[in-house]
Amino acid sequence: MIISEKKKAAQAIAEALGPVQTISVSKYVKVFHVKSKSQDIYVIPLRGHIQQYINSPAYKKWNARDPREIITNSNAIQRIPNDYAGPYISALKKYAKICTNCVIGTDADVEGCSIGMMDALPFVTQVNPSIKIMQIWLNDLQKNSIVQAYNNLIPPKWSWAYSGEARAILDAVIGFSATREVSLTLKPILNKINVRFTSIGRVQTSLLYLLYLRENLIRNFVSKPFWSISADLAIKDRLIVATHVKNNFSDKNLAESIYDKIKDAKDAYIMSIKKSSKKILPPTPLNTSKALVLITKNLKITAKLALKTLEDLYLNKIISYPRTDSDVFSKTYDHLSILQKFMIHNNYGSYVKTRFQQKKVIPRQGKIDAGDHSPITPLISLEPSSPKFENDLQKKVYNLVVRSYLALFGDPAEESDTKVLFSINEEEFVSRLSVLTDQGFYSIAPFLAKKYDAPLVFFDQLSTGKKTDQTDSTKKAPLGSLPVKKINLREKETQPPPRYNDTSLLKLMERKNLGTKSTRPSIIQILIDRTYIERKNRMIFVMELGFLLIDALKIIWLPFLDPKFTSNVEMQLETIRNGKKLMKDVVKDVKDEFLILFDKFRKEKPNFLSKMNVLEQTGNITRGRNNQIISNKKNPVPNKTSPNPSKKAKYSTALCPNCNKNPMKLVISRDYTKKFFVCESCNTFLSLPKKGTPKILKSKCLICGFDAVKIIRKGQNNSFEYYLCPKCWNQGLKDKTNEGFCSKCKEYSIENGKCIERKINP
DNA sequence: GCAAGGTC
Repeated sequence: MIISEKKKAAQAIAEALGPVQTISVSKYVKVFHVKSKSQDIYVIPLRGHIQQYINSPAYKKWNARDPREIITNSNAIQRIPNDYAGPYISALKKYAKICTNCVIGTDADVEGCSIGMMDALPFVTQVNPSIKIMQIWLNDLQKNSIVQAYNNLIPPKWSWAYSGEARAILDAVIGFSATREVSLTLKPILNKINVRFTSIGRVQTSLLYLLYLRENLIRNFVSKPFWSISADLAIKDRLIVATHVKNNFSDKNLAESIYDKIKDAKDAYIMSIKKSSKKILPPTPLNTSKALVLITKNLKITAKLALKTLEDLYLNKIISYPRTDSDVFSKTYDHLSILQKFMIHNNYGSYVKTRFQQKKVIPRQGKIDAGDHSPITPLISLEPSSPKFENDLQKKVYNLVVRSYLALFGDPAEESDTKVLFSINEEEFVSRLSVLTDQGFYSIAPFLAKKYDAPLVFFDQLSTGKKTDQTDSTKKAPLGSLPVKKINLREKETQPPPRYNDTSLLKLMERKNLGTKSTRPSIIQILIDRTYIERKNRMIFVMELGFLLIDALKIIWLPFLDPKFTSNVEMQLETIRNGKKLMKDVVKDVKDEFLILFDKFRKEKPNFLSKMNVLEQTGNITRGRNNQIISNKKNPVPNKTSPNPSKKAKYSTALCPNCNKNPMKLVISRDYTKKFFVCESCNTFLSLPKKGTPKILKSKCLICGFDAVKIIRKGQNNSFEYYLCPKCWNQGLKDKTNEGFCSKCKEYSIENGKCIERKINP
């Protein structure tokens, strides 16, 4: 028997080893049977980890035992099968009974070894203690690689498996103990703001700390004025901008004196022209991180949706396996057959044909060979109209993947940079032009290019016409001149560092080695779900709960918050993998290290609590999902905790129909059971339907002028949405007329989210 | 009720 990490790998292994028959062992699990001359091989797929750590029964209730014991008592956690593991375990046991050899064929990485040897193998040896155990080390799933690896089986890499096991234990121990301790400490405060717990984890809390640091910089940023001087110069009907070489000026007087000196100048004398050009190599192959960055950046979607879309394309056999760290293809990778599929593609075909004509069919390679999976490539050629795409987003993601892949075979691009020095009334100005002179691979992947200036021959002619030595431009006669259209003196302000978005956050996590290719998008989502952070206009804001939590924790737990904690843990795990240390010693060391921090937290609890009490004092309110106010049920109060008051929503809700003073606020309780509009000055309420999630539309009801609202009802099988006007609806409740539903409105209807006059059917 | 890591 061969144990594989997933269905796709199981199938690939089986098909490489001989003719395959599939056996359904349950509704969802198929085993691949290879009948060769000498032996029967059964390849059993898993679904990633099939076991996980949870607290043992005695520790299940949060108040039953001291959270500290989760660190000190190794029996506080236990490994149990995941809820979906049943059929996989049955299959493992069934074939373990009839097999003489068990080959671990999970992914060739630490988690793969852990899945094979720690999650799956115990069920095998349980029913067949004498089974012989080996491992197949697969660097890719190409047929010849599999056959070669199968003929060269290795002894199981136990040290790799133990490294993964230690990771799982430490994450559970640290996460469970700290989450409980901090949550229980904050319980009175959390109750008041309708938050159930505050999660703490090796990765998420480090990430939150980094976001906190940026948030702090932004909140405390004091902008300073500075002045910049520029000149608009005319070349026929085109304008170019030259900036003063001493920009920017912090001294207003100096800037003004220079401006006064040149403001009426008529000519800018060209003193020197320097040209250079450089080649830009095609991109390197896509691994998961690069793909997520590419997709979130170009399609402006979240990391989570980007990964989900890649997974969907993979499951529909449109692209290759999307979870890989490698950006290097194996030498034998069959690029020709992929390229050939695109020869007749409407959009990519002509580019691909040119590649074949010029015999340029070798891709640019990257540097990381993680030994897991090949970089991400398309598997088939699809026109945008193909019914294989389930939605528009899949088309767009596919387009980016295909073009990025085809770009690997492209020619280098070339850009030319021109630096021109001007003299305007003896003040030096500079202008830089960057022009793309050879498109190269940008023709297939234009989204990879930076912004270039439009070509301009003017300076080329000038510099070729008068060849001069450029060593000292100030004393030379000018090469020519350009009319000055305008001299600008602009007062500007220094800007705070930018907020993170999903793209820059993924890059940050990669740089700091936080999370893995597969977990990064979900870690971001966890911080959002915990109402530690929120996403608005694709930017990340740290909310009050997250901000204060880190603000209070940083005094006590800096060693844990710093990403160095994770890197240190990973270094220790590495010593297990390379056999320098035993798992039990590393687990003990890290537990001891964390126990010191845990006890420090206990000692400093009063300080921590008093810092967190601010949360209550600044308003017993926190900002929740969709930027709605999550409030204390009894007493909704205005939101005083907006992280950036200057960033007010452009759209405001209708004024209170009772007092006409304030816009109404939509309030949704944390558990989504209470939803209503409230006026914060006169306490007027407008109720909303009990079921479904309300969303304010950017359109007013044409009958009463109140905001139209969409109600989204999500069910297991049938999701639907409908529209209503809260004011009309409440009136309808009062009068028992059942009015207020937009679908029943005779005069108007909602089209594309807007209340418009109803179209009359002829 | 909790983590992070796999995978459908």
